[in-house]
Amino acid sequence: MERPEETVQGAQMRQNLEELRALGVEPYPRRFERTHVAEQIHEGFEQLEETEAVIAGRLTAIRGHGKAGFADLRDGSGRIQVYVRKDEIGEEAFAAWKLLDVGDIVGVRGEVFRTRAGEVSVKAAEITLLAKALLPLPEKFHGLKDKEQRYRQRYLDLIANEEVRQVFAGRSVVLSTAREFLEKRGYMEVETPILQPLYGGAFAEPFETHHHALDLTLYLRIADELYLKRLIVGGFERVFEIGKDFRNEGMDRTHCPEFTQLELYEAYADYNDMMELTEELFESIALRLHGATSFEYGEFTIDLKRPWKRLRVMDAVADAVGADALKDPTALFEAARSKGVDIEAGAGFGACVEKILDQLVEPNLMEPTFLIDYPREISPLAKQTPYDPEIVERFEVFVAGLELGNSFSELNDPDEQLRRFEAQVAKRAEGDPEAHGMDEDFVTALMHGMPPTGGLGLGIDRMVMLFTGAPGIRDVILFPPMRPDRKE
RNA sequence: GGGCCGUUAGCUCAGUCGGUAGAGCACCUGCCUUUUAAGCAGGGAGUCGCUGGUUCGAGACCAGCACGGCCCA
Repeated sequence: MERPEETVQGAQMRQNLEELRALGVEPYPRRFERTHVAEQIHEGFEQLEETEAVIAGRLTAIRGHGKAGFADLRDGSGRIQVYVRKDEIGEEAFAAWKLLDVGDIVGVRGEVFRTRAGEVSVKAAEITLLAKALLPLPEKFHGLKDKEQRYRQRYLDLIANEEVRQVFAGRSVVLSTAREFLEKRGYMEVETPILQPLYGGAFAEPFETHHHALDLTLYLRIADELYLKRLIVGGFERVFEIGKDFRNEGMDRTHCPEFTQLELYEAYADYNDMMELTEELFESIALRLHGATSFEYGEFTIDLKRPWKRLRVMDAVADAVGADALKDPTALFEAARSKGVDIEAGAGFGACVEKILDQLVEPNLMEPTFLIDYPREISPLAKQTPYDPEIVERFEVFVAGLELGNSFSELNDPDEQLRRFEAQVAKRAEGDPEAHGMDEDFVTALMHGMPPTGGLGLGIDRMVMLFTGAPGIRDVILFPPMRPDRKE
């Protein structure tokens, strides 16, 4: 990264700063009172024409014209043109205007009018420098394309690429719509610990840290689940939390070690209720963002109109590798291998199912689909189905091939929960680093009685990808994690 | 972790067979009082990611490293 003094253009901009100071211009003044934003002037032009407006924003283009000039000024609402005439603002002010650069933040007071070419503009009577820029902006036509620089200097990405602003505006809509939707249904927003002495609620390796005062190893949460269910025990019947979870794993198009999850729990409900809630929530967001339940994602047209497809996991697996393969783990393993599933030797039944889903089933789930009823073995927090104790009431939800959420009828039998934890602990002892740990205190909570409960976790980042058409998770996270820049 | 690709002016990108660095935008100078990717004329701007190697000569070829991207695990 060049320092301003090291580039010709940066040096020029700094020189302009010094010359402005010499003219008595303060380049970094304090506050500025504006009367309008760009959008208001465009929308209210009929009423505002020939009246005075005060606007402020960044100069994104300057078109000099001898003793006059035009500039594009961009504020948070949009863009508006500024027209400057030497005979209107005077000799001195015009000299100062000539020293402004693209990128500077300015305030402009002047009359609203329409140019000969028909563009709504503000004719400057007074221009106030509000912040002098000392580095040039990316090129106006092609924008900023270098992915590395876009992520490292997201502010430049936001200035240069309008569609990036739209993605993050969409993210905000997803969050606010979800909050509003849940609050209307009587849900209460809560906050549970991010630093946890035990981590659980998902299969993942955690980030580990140390608290000096307590001399205690703590883990950044991998899920909110076990604390939220304690709140259901405590008598809050509908709770949700939106927050960051952390999983110590690699990054790819759909994974980021630090990601945002919405988790919610509802007493006296089950996973069927959670499916309906999911459908309704997604519909609300789609209507808010796109005005319809259907919209484009990449080359696909997605329609979120409910009801969504429901597909039993074991049916999907039978479909993928043949029904005969379901009779025992060995047969399933062989069948998976023969279909080209990458799977390690010695994988059990549950692990085989997971790999088959992962590689043969899920990537093809383009239309909204609930994959339902998972093997108990790979779902230690979910309640068994009435029809088969080896199968639990659980679903994962997929749209456009994206895994967006996970839900159970929550296991509330403390003895069964203890047995499930013990089975997980055995797996961890066998060397599975992602197996669930024992949480005695959580079992104690269940012993005090947790009502039947439906729970749901939704990956906010992936939902934002879906709703905004963003190709990757890094494109919906403002500052994705990066290695430090060590270029020399 | 593996494979492939990328890194050249502030930005977007060319750079042929290894022969001494290019364009557009941006910037500077001049002209220009309704332009809008303003225009016209002229100009300046580079540690070609880093380190080493091959060569008379490397942006280009080779090796290593750094950072990033895509795909796979």
